[in-house]
Amino acid sequence: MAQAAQQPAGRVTKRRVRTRANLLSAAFSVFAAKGYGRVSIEEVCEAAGYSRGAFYSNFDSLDELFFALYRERADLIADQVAGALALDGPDLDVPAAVDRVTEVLLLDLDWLLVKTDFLVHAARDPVVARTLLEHRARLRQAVADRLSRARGHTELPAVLGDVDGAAHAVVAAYDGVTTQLLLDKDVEGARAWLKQLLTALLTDGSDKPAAQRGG
Amino acid sequence: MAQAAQQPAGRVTKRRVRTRANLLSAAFSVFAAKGYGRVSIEEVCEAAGYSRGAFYSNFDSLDELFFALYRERADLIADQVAGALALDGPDLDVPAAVDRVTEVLLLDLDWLLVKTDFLVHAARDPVVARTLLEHRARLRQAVADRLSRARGHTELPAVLGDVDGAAHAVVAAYDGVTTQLLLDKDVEGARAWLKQLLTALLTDGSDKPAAQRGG
DNA sequence: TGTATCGGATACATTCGCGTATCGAACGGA
DNA sequence: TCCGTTCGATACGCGAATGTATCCGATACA
Repeated sequence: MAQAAQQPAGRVTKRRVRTRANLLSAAFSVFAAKGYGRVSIEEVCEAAGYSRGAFYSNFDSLDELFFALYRERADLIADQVAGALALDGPDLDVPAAVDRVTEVLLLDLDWLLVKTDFLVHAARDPVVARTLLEHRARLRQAVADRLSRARGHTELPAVLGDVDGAAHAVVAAYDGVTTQLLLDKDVEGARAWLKQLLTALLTDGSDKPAAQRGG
Repeated sequence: MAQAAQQPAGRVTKRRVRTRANLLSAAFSVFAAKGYGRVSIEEVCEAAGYSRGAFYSNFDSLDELFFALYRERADLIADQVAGALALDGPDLDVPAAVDRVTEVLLLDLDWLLVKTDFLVHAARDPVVARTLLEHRARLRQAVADRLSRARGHTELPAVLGDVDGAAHAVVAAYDGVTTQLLLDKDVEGARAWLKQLLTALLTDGSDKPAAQRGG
């Protein structure tokens, strides 16, 4: 049992990695469609075109698969965000950066669904929660770094406290908009609204574009 | 079947309402502890001290119970928020109101857990989603009303657009802080942080108290 | 190409939770 | 207090999902 967790240093067959990837990919679709809590191992296997034997050969439990899936995709997103933040030169163009990050963060509704499932999961498992918190902290840190590197160029409103406070606020805004988006499924509206929120949070009230909001 | 949905106008036994209430109460605990997706009808009955017969006599499905449970508690919270908003006189003391509302909204971690489960549920069922959206709209409207009644006394930052925009922002901030709270379980920290966020959103940057944040 | 190993399919036993049908007891009105 | 109604407990059959054990075809390496 548990060939999944650590490879026993044996051969790493090509077939195996392919199968594993297929299972993960199929699981993503199934999770997004039905929700983690309502998915059986059999459903994942069926969607991927394998039998349950393949599953148990690659994972110990559905939880383990879910965890691996989240890790994979979350790292991917984190990279994209980092990329979007790095695009500026030494000077930070806040509105432009906000635009780019917003595009990345609110790209895929399915991912938001799965991510929220994972949140619910983590909220009841301290070990998982710690992982998610570290992930979030890393993202937040990237934002904070970017903001602090640009201090002096653009003035931050002091109401939030330091740069770290501003980063916290950015994440909170993202989470808040996500919640609404999960309900109304209006991706474009959510993007516009997130941009507006982030702008409101990150700039003092000097420039104020009026914008519309989905209801 | 389906005695649950509409009472056939027959007698409304005292025993029945008691049983129903007990089932709902027990379900709340069980849902909070294990998550909606991982709870069986039997578990709820066992926790309430009834057999499955009692359940099926009162509800058609676990979904129906969950829906009723959410409705009950959400209405309760909504009333409390409305009360907290109404406490001021005609003039609105923003910081005081923020304090009161924050206390109410971040009172019970279990409720936040169940609420998030419900969100996940609603995200995949348009009918449920509509209900949740209406609920949120009602809350938001209450905030907007309160804000608009106080316009002129306290100046809102224009970055968010109109009063309605500000109300949207308040809800988003609440949702965002909730997400973090579900992971770190730091209720006091979340309250402080939410107060700070709301203050930052609802006042122009005239007064700026520095505050700490849990990490 | 031969061969030892690996990966996935199949078959099986088992457990768990569901929904229904039936029955006795509690209830409420007269 | 009596009686019809309602409520909830018990018993039953069923289907679904699980985890394991075993087997055969695929794969990598010499």
